[in-house]
Amino acid sequence: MASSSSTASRVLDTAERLVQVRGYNGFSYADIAAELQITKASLHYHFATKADLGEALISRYSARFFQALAEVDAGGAAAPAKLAAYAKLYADALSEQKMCLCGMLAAEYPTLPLPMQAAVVGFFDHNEGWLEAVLEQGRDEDSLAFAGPARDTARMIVSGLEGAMLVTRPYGDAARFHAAAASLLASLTAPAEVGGGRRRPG
Amino acid sequence: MASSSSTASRVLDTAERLVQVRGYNGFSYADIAAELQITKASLHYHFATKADLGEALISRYSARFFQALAEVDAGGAAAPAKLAAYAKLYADALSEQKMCLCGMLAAEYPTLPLPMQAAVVGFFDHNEGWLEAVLEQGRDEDSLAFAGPARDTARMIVSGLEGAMLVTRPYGDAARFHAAAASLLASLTAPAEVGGGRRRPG
DNA sequence: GTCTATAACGAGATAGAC
DNA sequence: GTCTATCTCGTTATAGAC
Repeated sequence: MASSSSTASRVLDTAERLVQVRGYNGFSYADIAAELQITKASLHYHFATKADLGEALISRYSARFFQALAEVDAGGAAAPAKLAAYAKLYADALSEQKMCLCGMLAAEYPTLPLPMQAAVVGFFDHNEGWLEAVLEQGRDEDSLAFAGPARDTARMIVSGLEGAMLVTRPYGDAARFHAAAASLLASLTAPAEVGGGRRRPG
Repeated sequence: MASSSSTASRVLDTAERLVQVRGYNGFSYADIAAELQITKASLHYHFATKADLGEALISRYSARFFQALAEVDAGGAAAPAKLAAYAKLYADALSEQKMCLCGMLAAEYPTLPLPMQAAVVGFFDHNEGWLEAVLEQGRDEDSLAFAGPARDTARMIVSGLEGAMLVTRPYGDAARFHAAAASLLASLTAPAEVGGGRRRPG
């Protein structure tokens, strides 16, 4: 209780950043040990295998991400504002030169242990479900316009944002991400009549 | 001259697929040697270092990809058809469970040798330039509608397609990619008036 | 151009003392 | 809970014979 955070959580902090920057196949226990100034053997006490560590990473990351989505819902904002908040979650990671954890793991997917693969898919499923609900809200309140099933558009949003992170990072230019994200979300905004009026009076 | 393709090109074929499926940090010379039934030492004769092999991979892949784009241009199609042909280049890779080579390398970007990093950026620059020209053609011929600089929309297209590949692959479901790609390109198609008429008469 | 053999290093992981 | 020491294996790469 003395230290502000347990060793296990500091290990997760470091490993999470390493995966988001370099990928699961791009870091080693030695990297974590060096940064935290403990030995590799100590790491194995907390996470017996690298696969265990990987599972714990996705679990904690997903819980935090889903919590953030729940807080966006609790704000009671209109759908476009919720989408903007969603995009900002991605932008925040990118500002530290990091990919979305699960976006990175999606690239390495065929090389991952099976439990990690399942957890990655679960992350995307939950994201799509949340976006689907937001899109339906937007269609109901007439603040968003899109054709076809909301789920399809939800998938386009996830794809677009993950891809924007992926392609932006080599350029180290956040403006690139923001332009792509803005362009994406703008295509969903209902074409409001000039003057700020609602499209459908009744 | 006896064999239909040199050892070097067969090495490139195998390595290219391995990178597209598993990533640059996810394969080894041993993997290539096993598949081609030659020794690792022989591989080093053709590509002294893994970094050399990586550079050759991007170079050959880019040349082939750019050639495909030039052939799309030579067809003289309208802009929407060109965009559809562009999306199909991505879909073809995905049908073999492969990422775009440079999309994969973008994920691993911080871990790559500097010459590979530069080549990856060059690939995306060229893609954006080609798309920018197609978008301007579409705006001129009134077949596409989008706001802002064509370059920004070009970046959104690259992002959207790379991201769709990234997220689709864990699901092993091509329909997912096609839905995202269609949704993306549909948002750029000029809203034609019912009846097939052109929007601007003069 | 391909081979055998090996070097040199880093990886994930374990045993057992403290 | 952390350490030292070690193991085993895989990795990139080289030397030198054929």
